Amino acid sequence: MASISIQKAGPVLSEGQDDPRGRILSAAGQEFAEKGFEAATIRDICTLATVNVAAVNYYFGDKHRLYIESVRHDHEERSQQVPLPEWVEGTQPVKKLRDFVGNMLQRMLGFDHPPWQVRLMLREILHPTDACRELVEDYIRPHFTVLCSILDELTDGKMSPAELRRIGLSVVGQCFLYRAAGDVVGMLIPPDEKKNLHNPVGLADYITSFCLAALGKQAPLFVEVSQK
Amino acid sequence: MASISIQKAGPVLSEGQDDPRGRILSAAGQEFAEKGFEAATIRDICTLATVNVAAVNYYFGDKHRLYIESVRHDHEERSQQVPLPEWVEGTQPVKKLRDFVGNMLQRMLGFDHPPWQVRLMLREILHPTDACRELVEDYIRPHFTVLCSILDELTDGKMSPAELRRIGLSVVGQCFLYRAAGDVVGMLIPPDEKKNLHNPVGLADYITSFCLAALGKQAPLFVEVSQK
DNA sequence: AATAAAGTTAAACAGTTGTTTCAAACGGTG
DNA sequence: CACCGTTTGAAACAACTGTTTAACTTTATT
Repeated sequence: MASISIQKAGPVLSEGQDDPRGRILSAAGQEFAEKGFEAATIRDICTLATVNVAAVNYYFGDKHRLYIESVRHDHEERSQQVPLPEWVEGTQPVKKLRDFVGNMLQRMLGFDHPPWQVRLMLREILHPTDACRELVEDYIRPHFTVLCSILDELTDGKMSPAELRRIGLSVVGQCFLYRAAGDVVGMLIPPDEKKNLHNPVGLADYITSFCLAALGKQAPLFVEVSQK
Repeated sequence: MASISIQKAGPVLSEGQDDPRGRILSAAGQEFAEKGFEAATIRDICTLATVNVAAVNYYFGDKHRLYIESVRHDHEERSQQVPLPEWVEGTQPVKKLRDFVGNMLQRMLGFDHPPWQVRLMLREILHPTDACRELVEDYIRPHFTVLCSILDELTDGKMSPAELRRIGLSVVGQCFLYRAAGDVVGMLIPPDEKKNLHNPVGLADYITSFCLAALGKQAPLFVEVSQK
């Protein structure tokens, strides 16, 4: 990525170090995620982005539209950071479910990526604003639909869509708790236990097993998990 | 200066129309729950409580201590609004679990009145502050311990505490999703389905069944719920 | 090179925030 | 009644908020 002499004339999509708009978007994502919409200040965002205070109003109009675009920008970026797994035809639905849960946990707990994108989405989920509907339609619903279709395969098409959705929510809920209430969960269990059991891979295995057992596709838990 | 923690004569615990401190506490709970700590203003709180702006600083010192006391006040109030069920000796653990889940859902979703107390707690769970540790120790941990002991009974003491906690978190997670992400859940499922399936009683039955099936204490779901 | 547009800057704006001040009102006790 | 600490009231405080202005520099076009 050598320095390119071509200068932009219109809106640019890249957010290199030389693109003020991109820097603002990134800084705003961090600040909004950490402090929320009201508590985050334009001045802090601009300081973090090393631009002038007026830049926000110049590029985005006002604070609210900057927020909307921040959410959109972050969840688009996140979408292509952790894409849905693709399975070859004939893949066992059991494996699909396990992959899906692992993928969702990686996206939620994302141990390697900067986690502020997820925090920002979390705020929208908890207390929806204008940006939420778009987030649901573009990001959450497609994922949820995939999950339901996996569950449909798993139960040989014998369950109604409503029941499938309910089971899907059970799966999501178990993952969601660790993401949203992770700090409290950490207070409820011993520290070493958290490391041993509550890591992304271990969790994915457990949650999948829990669900499979409930659906009768696997032996019940308290017979199976008797070992240490 | 004068100590702020003075107990005044007259009705102390009640927050009737004549107790300014109680009115502030109640108004603050609502405002903090709805808008968060930073966005809620002392002026709005005092207007809602029909007291002067200076009253907050007079009774509580500053905004932050008002917040702390609001969280404490609200979760104490909520605790005695919906107390844990008590079972006579010999009650079947299956019934205990069903009762517990129903109780938790009622506490979280509170079907009859807007539970702003819960919203305030939710904020603390999502983004813990100083008030969180007390909330966990006084409110959340006791409930979670009861749940784990029920699960222990249910599995004949054959599971390790760590495994019990993990299963407990699965139960809590399924309830928590509807509380924390209720708006998004409402966007993911048809409106009529929400009324039919996702009400407190129906949910309690379903989540309990899901858990019992996973533990092998009940027939798997997709045989049982073959429906009409 | 001249001119216009785009981008950037520091300073100021009007409004709101949490907090404080100080005087007036209250409610008992001699 | 006068005296007392406690409670309330309206106004003011300094600090900070989002936003705008107007001067300035850079880039692009003619």
